[in-house]
Amino acid sequence: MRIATFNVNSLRSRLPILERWLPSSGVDVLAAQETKAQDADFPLSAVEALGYTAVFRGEKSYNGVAILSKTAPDEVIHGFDEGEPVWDTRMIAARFGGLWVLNTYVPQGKEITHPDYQAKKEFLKRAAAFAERFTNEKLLWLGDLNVAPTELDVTNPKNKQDHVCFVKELRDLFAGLCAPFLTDLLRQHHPDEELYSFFDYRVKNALARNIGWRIDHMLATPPLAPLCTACWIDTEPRGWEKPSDHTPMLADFEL
DNA sequence: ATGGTAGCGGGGCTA
Repeated sequence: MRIATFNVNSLRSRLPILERWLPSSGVDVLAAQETKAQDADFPLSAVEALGYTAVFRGEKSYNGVAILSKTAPDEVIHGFDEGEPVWDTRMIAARFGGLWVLNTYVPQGKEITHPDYQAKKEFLKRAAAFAERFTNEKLLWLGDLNVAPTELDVTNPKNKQDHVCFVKELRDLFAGLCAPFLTDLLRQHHPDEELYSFFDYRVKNALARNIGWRIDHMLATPPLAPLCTACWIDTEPRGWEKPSDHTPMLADFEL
């Protein structure tokens, strides 16, 4: 089974990319973030034309998450059921047989002095708590987590110490949440390569110069991590016309 | 140090 995560930065604007990439990708389940469409405007027929069904929740202009799959999930959860906000346009989970896929678009946080940064930390705690309920089951937490976990995960880390995706406090929080039970699948297979999933539009030739961030992740519970046979980032779609600023990450599982 | 681009929606916010 092949699973991918991709922050599309508007699903409707990225249909040409998906139409070019998905058919030959071999992807069975695609977790998308920043779909940027309210549910009535979700391009379901275009997705179905590609051979996928979808579960999704969005809003006008911002956020939005979806799970595309060749076969429909057995169960779907929108948002967190404990506390407020529910964040149902940033969190969607779906079960495929014995596998849970938790897809999140973590708040970016704006600035470390901004209330959104506090919300970001709260979101990460709630997502980890959700995942932890499935510690003894197969669960894959993936998505745009807006955290570069280590100095290997961003170009020029010295200049990023106060950035909301790299500040030490956030990295410590994230590491503490993950360490007890989650495996970083990309690092399991590529422990020390400078691999990035996000290349800012504003940086000239960012992809060619490999100036980016690894902020999209696939994290697996103990029963699932050993079943992952490969994990990689496909930078090709980032180089195509009208790309997202993120590029897909994929993983193969022998379930 | 600053600003750079893109998407949505039709101005300014978000990233």
